[in-house]
Amino acid sequence: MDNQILFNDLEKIAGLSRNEQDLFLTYLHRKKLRKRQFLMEEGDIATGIFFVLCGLLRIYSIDKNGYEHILRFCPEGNWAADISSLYTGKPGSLYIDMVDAGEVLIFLKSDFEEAFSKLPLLERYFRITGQRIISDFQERLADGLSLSALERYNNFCDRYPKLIGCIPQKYIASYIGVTPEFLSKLLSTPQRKSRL
Amino acid sequence: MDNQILFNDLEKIAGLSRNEQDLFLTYLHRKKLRKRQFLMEEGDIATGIFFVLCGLLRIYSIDKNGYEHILRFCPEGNWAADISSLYTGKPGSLYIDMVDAGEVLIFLKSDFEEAFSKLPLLERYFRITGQRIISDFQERLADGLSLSALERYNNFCDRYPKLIGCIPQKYIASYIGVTPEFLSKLLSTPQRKSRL
DNA sequence: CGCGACGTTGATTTGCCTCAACGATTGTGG
DNA sequence: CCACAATCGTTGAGGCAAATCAACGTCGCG
Repeated sequence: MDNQILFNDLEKIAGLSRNEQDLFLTYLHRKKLRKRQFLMEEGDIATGIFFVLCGLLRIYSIDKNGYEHILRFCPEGNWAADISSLYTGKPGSLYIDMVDAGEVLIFLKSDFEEAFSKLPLLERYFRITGQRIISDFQERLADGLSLSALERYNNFCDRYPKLIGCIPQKYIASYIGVTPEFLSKLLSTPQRKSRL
Repeated sequence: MDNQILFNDLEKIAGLSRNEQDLFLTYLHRKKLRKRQFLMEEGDIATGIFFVLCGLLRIYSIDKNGYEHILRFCPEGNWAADISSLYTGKPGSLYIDMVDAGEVLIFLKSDFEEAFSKLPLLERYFRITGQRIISDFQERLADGLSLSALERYNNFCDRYPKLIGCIPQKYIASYIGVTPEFLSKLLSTPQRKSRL
């Protein structure tokens, strides 16, 4: 059972017992996804949050000129959501989809109250999971404000070494905030990793 | 007592009773701060988190060229921390200081365990507070990737109208990710608010 | 008063974007 | 099995947003 990824996390972060893990599982819905299948699109109201069992999830927005901007990659073992829509109950502005085929667990908002009350440790689990995400965003934001495109690219490679070969280069460009054309030019001139 | 700001938040978000609020208060330390006084500097290990009672807090990093990049403004009623250092226990890379004189409550990491176990609702309170921060960061990140400097400035004005007159303009420049010189030029040409 | 912080303005440079064209690859339907 | 379209990366010419560097005026403050 590949729920083990989640179980380990629940145990390690918040100390949920085996029984509690199983109980939590009863609130989750498993869903297989094809390549490029959406979990959410702009205008949708978030109904839950997603745990990636396998595959790679992508959270992004589309600007007024039609360009995609990837806010976060969520490889297996991560939670993903349009938190702002979830929190406000209003239509969101984000897209969430699978890069390649994969599988997620869905934790529906409508089950939150009951699950949290029966499993108080979940509060802690998601508090700490949220902290991790904040600290990621914080670092990403700082990088965006202070580093050049090439440095951001190198950072990306350091942080997500597994993704390098297996996602389209334009996704990386979108993530680090440059056009695909420009990233291509960056990589063709062999000044990489020469910095400091 | 201006702890009321915190009490209201605790009550509204997680439903803490009056007694619980008072108990939580016993874990907090009040501290007055002068203008530009630091709560944390790069290299420090985070020992706790800060609730702003009055004044304005600033979380920022300094890049290798010595330029400041403001990641977050925390007006009164907000929590601030170098979460990454707090989480890992390692030296952080951020600075946190007061823009003008103010006052904070400090919740020490060493008190976390006891406070959370005596006040389980705190888990929920901080889970939800964290979600808010994530959703702010998410929006900020999306703005940074897709908007022009002028649009980001206008966004800033919309989101923090109270700050406009009373903080140095260069802080705003740092927050939206441009040089002070360039922001000055933006504002001198009267194309503001003309878009959409 | 004179110093330092801040905002402004101008000249110049540059990092990155835009647009357009092209080859390589993949997938798809006939 | 082969045309065809679609997607992706690449390359080049040109343009623009924003940075850099420097000088200057203003203000608050020791």
